[in-house]
Amino acid sequence: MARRFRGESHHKVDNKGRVSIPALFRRVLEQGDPNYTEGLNPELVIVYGDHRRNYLECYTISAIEEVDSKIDALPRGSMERRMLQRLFHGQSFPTIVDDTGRLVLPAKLRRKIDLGAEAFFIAAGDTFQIWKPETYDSEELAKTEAWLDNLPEDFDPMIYLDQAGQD
Amino acid sequence: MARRFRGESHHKVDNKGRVSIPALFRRVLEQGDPNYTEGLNPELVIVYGDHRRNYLECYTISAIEEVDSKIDALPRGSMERRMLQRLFHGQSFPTIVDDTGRLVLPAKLRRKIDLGAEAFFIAAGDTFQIWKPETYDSEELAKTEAWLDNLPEDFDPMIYLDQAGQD
DNA sequence: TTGATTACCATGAATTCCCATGCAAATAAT
DNA sequence: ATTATTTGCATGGGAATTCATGGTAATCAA
Repeated sequence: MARRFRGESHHKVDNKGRVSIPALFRRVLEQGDPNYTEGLNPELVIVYGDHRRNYLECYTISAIEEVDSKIDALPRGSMERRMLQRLFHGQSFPTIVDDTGRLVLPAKLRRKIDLGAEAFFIAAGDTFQIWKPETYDSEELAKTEAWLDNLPEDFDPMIYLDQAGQD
Repeated sequence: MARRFRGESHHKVDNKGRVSIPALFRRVLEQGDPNYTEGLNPELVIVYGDHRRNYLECYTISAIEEVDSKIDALPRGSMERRMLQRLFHGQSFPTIVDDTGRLVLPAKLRRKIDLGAEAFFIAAGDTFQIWKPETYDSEELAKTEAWLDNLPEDFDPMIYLDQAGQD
């Protein structure tokens, strides 16, 4: 298993769309790019998806290649394949980290998630996501808070860990 | 079964956030890091969790990998998986023990648990926790002592040992 | 040529690296 | 047994490096 992204942080977005990638994430991007060598800058793929998705999902090269080969394995002409191709091939944007460790998000992508002067980065396993902070707070946090509120007072979400693979 | 952390102790935190890890814990971290070899320093992952959690929980590499694979087994898109991803991938901080056996806790983590010039370490099975001493005393100790006080005079907690796995 | 994109340079703050010291436990020597 | 020697451990300080961020000049596209 490749190295995982971990952590979360906030970063400024300037009016050219430049935004620093959390330093720890850069290390993972470097390791996940087969063409990366010391001194170069790693490539990555940003999947932005359809109109319903309000965050950007960033893949290392090897993670996206894994997705690609799974798509290739689906029957040609199948609806599943077409959908996934549209999402991962059509609604995505390949790019590269710049010399100062930043990403340049084109206006189109920023508009899509309504990004302003600040971006929120959060790891999600073998990808990381970029959110407008307000969206994250209102959608993700609020959603899980509400979900948690329906559980017993002393409930520990960790119990789900041990259910894994059981049902 | 991996080696377990055992014991508790207090250590100074300097203004750079450096704090010595109890020597016995270091041995466990070394054993729990598949990449560790004599002369190197073991890696670990600190999970700090959401605003409700007021201590840091430290995982060996193999302990966190076990968690990761359990998360991977949960259905994509499920609330359980998202919650656990946020907790273990987002609200966590991968790091490494330094040459003098210390950990560097970034300001963000220190602020989160309101850590001052001293930290309290306590073993918790296959992880260990870092607390602000005052918090530990007032919250955890008080809690378990109150619980014990409600039990009969001659009660022996060992009875629970034999209940494990029965319900 | 005009707006946008890319390449370069700049800087303060945070983080890492390297070296140093005082102890105390463990071991060896008399 | 008592004293010297070593070793591991907790802690501290300063220099060197990395990070996050901002600015300007060069390049590109239409």
